[in-house]
Amino acid sequence: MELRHLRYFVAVADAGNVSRAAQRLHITQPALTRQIQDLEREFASRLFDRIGRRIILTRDGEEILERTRRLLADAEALGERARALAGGEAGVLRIGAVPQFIEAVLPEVLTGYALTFPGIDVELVEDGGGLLLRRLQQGELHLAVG
Amino acid sequence: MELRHLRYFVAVADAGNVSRAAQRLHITQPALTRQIQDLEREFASRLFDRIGRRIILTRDGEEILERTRRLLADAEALGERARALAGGEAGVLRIGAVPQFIEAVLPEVLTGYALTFPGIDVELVEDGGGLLLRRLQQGELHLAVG
DNA sequence: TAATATTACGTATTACGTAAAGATT
DNA sequence: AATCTTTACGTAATACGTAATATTA
Repeated sequence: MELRHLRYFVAVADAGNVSRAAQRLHITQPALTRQIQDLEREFASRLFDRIGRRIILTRDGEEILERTRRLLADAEALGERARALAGGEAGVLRIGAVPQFIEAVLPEVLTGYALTFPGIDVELVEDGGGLLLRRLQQGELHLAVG
Repeated sequence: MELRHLRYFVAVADAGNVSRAAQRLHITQPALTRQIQDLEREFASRLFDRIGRRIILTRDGEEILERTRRLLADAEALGERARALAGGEAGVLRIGAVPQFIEAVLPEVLTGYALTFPGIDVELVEDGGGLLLRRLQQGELHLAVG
């Protein structure tokens, strides 16, 4: 089973017949018929009843269709999420700082930051042992905001 | 994006390197590398950091991985559900009957039925107008239980 | 007869395998 | 040197298109 099979299944169900679905998918009827058959073989289930030249969802097909819609929506969301993370539209900004800095400076900065980039989650890491401070002083680390 | 890409992605993440993942998938390393690259192109995102001959999940990759696991589990569940419906291991048994029959006979029958077939949901339809009864008497309908 | 679905079969896309190169421990 | 990843390229699997058949309104 691949997402293609599921996309085709939904297209046929939405179109009500194979021909129109094939047009929308920009493939031919036989190709689409074959993919639907493959899916039915894998599911060991008739998703559609063939009555004459009509093709109607079976009761099982109706349930599978709803679940399939949800899965495809989730798959779409997964891709969107990945692209958002990559594009910097979403993600986590991790900031390590000494407590004084966290209390004195970060609040106002992050307030504006959060307003500007609503998709970004901010995570603060307190620098209890002073390790970060030391490395900052030694130039091993740099703190950039914005 | 196809499920294959996602399955391969999880396999590489689980194995920790491409070679072992390829062995488990029964394909070769180059083929697997290519599919991972394709997925990264589609996501416009580096899922793994290549450090020398090492391949480690990026922070984005970790998040995508978890979402991908869930999606694949859902996809698996979809297939299982479809096969269960087809095999009669799950589904809905719709019974239409006159009120007297529902009250007098069905309770005990369905109690045993539900115990025997836990995956089946039972739905009762009352026969208010007596239409079902008439059609049963005329032999147009048959009621089978079990 | 017009419209739709299926079957049969050839073609084209693409996933895969093999060979070679690059990179790191 | 050994191990792993990547690139290049030929092969094989398969999704797709074309042609023909079947069925029905």
